[in-house]
Amino acid sequence: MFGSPVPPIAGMSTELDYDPIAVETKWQQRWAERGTNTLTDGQLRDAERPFYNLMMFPYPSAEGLHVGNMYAFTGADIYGRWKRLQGEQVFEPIGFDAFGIHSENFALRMGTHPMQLIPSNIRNFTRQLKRIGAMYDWNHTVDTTDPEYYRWTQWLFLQLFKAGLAEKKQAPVNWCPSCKTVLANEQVIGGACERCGTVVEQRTLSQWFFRITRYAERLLDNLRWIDWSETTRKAQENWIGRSEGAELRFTVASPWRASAGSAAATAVDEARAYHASHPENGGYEQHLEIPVFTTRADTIFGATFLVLAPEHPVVAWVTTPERAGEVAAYRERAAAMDLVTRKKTDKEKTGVSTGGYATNPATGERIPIWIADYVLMEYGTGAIMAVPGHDQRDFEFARQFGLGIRRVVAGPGESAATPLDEAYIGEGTLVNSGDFDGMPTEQSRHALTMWLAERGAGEPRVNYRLHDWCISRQRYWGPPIPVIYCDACGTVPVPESDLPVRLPLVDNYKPDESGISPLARAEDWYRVACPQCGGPARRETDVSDTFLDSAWYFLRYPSAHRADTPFDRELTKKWLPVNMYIGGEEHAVLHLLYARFITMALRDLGLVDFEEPFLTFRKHGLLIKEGSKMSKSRGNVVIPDQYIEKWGADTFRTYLMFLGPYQEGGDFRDQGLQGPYGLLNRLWDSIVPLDRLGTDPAPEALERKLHQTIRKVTEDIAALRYNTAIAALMEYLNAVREGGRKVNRAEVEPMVPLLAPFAPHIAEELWERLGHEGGIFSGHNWPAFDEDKARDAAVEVAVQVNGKLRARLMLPAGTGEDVARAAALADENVRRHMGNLTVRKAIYVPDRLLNLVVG
RNA sequence: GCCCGAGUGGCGGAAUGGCAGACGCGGGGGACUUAAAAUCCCUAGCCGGCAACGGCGUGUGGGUUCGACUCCCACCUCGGGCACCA
Repeated sequence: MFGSPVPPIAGMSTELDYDPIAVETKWQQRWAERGTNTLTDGQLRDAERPFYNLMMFPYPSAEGLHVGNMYAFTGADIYGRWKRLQGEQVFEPIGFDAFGIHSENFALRMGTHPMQLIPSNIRNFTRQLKRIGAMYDWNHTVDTTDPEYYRWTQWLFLQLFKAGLAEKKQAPVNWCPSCKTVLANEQVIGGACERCGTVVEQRTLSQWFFRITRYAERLLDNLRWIDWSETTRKAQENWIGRSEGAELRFTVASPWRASAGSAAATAVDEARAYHASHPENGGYEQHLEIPVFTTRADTIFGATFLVLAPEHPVVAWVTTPERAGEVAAYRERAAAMDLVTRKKTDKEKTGVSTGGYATNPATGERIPIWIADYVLMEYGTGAIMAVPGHDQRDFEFARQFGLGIRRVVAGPGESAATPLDEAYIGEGTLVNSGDFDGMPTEQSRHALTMWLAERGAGEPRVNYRLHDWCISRQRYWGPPIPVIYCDACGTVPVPESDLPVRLPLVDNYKPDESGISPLARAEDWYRVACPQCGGPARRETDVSDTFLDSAWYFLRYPSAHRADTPFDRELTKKWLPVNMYIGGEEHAVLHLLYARFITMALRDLGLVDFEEPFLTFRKHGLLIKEGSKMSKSRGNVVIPDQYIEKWGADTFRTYLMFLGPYQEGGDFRDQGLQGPYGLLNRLWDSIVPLDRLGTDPAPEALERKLHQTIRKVTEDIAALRYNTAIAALMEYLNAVREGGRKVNRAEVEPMVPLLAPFAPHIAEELWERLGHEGGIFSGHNWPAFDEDKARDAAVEVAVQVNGKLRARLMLPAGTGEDVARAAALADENVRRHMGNLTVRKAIYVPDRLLNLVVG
């Protein structure tokens, strides 16, 4: 029956049982030997169908590869393998984002120096990554802690510096008292440190910033055309936070002048500084204008007071001597408050009057100036015009302190005299607004702005929530910011020829409370000669944010070997922008925003030819375990190794993709692995031993199902619907093996490439056993489907009577309504439900459904 | 409070406005086996019925439609993001 055993061919496997570990070990070795997954620099240069398939590179933690990493990587790898089976030349690199607070904190906890710990983590991570069966190009990896990498990170800083996009400025910044460093706005989640969860303090420090705000408009506009997951786009849109309104200026009616030598000398200094940065206001001591940002210029007639943020530089200037004590006390209290408490919205409004007055440019009235912590220095101008009638916060404040409330908008059914129990936020028509009475609010916003503009009291303005990117970190484990401070020459960039500025080996790298970087302890490192004048100078001792390392790594991969340039012009042109980028949603406003900004800046500097780095981005979902979030404290974190040992990487990969829609995540259950294992095992069993395979052509019904399956798997993978693609393969194999029938080669052979993206090792093995040479991924081996062959000859048509299912009829595909109707009316059950009623109307969806409406 | 998602069998999850529950796990029964694994067959939303079949059923309430898991309105619950943003 089985024929005579085939004599073993040299190098061919003859094992009859599916042994995942043996198969996987064998193929991983072969891939490495053959260089299956690596591109030579020549291939990179000459590729005709380049496809850059990118996944967010990992931070190599000491805990090792987490199943979350593997989930992300596998989903991305499947896409890359699929593209490759379609004949594209796929570049799929991997690297390590190994600088940063997270690594450093871990090293501190372990008591091991990061310069020792990180390389060992990377080795361990690499070992794990090699087992998951991804087609990484191990010839083109990056490690952000390698001086040959970070020299270019520093180079990047210098390019931005030269372009005026990097500036050092004194600014209120987020300080994490636990990590003992400043954080970018994007790294503060709900007022707490993204890394450690500690409530963040506010400090005023001099820090390096990248002027990402200059790109706010373009970062926002491009979101309209880049092909990104909708949720990610939305997150960026919200983060950038564009709002259209006006800047309006209120003249201080009674500027109080500090007498020389008084305690208010600082106040005068602050006011001078304020004027220096607002030359448009005219000179100091001429008059003083306080600009406010508002989206509701239509309510200007209702602005009955001004509120400044406690930190606002003109506070001391407008405060009268009688109020100075209370104002100072309030400012101190506000400064001492942590951000979470300060930004709580449910607490009672607090504030104090400065005693100063300003003039409402619309009404000419004198209105009091207050300070309150509900006004934030970091948004808008740090000052607001308070319109208690039409802003709930201002309303509460006015109630609290007995300030005037005036209605200037009448909603539907309201008049100028309708009392206000709470702020009326909605639209309506203007009242109590002079000549503008009766004008609809939407229209009056512009009209009033223009009216005020004519009188020099304001102009239209767009405001963004986005802040400049603070990149200074008072930590050790990062690339030193390549700047030297010289008493004579000031801030001097390190000459490019002196890069990299190596991170020195410092034994005591622990951060401290002072806000001064650990590198400041390495005196023989930071004392240098000024590159300009040769005089004594000192290096910047802060390092840069990890997110700078990862903001350009995708540019480095193709040029990973190049010592002369960060990214080769021609290679970059060929391979970028990235064709497909897959990663986690948690980086929507961090990495993804920064990478876009850096790319735009490089484009403006003429260094790359595109301004969006990732044409297509897809976020993957999150895995949970047995219904609850995976976390170390719950002890339910899945470590891939043990599963790979038990089931093999192919089963594990396939299961991860099967357990739910990739872009939404899913629930990991140990029991679930059995299903995908069964698929692989049954496919193996259907093909091995080869001489048991039939050589007949597939019966028509199976051939049809095969073509339907090819179509479905192709479409589903393209849309990252991996779970349903796998389900289709299972369904097809069930049909092939139904009733234990003898399987023909023509029925199962095409399944091998269809399964290959998910389970590449077993696919290679079966492909080889089927007699193919050179490996399944060596060329265009993805099967094509034939629409004609995929078409069903007979279809089941549902018959409804008044919308309820009463029969199912097998009819030839393409049956016309008349024939279908006749068949339906011949059905006994249909007739029974119709009784003696007549058909009033029939809805016929060919090949699907016939609904008879009777009455 | 605002902005996104999502609520479907015992469970994970499928369904261009057209047969709800594909596929898988788990369960029950059976075949093969000394036995187990693997494999195969049958069964399986809930209620009633021996069955044919009927009724009910996609978080809740309404609406649009011949027909709604799918579209619209209101609400509830869960997850995520933002949050005194002027």
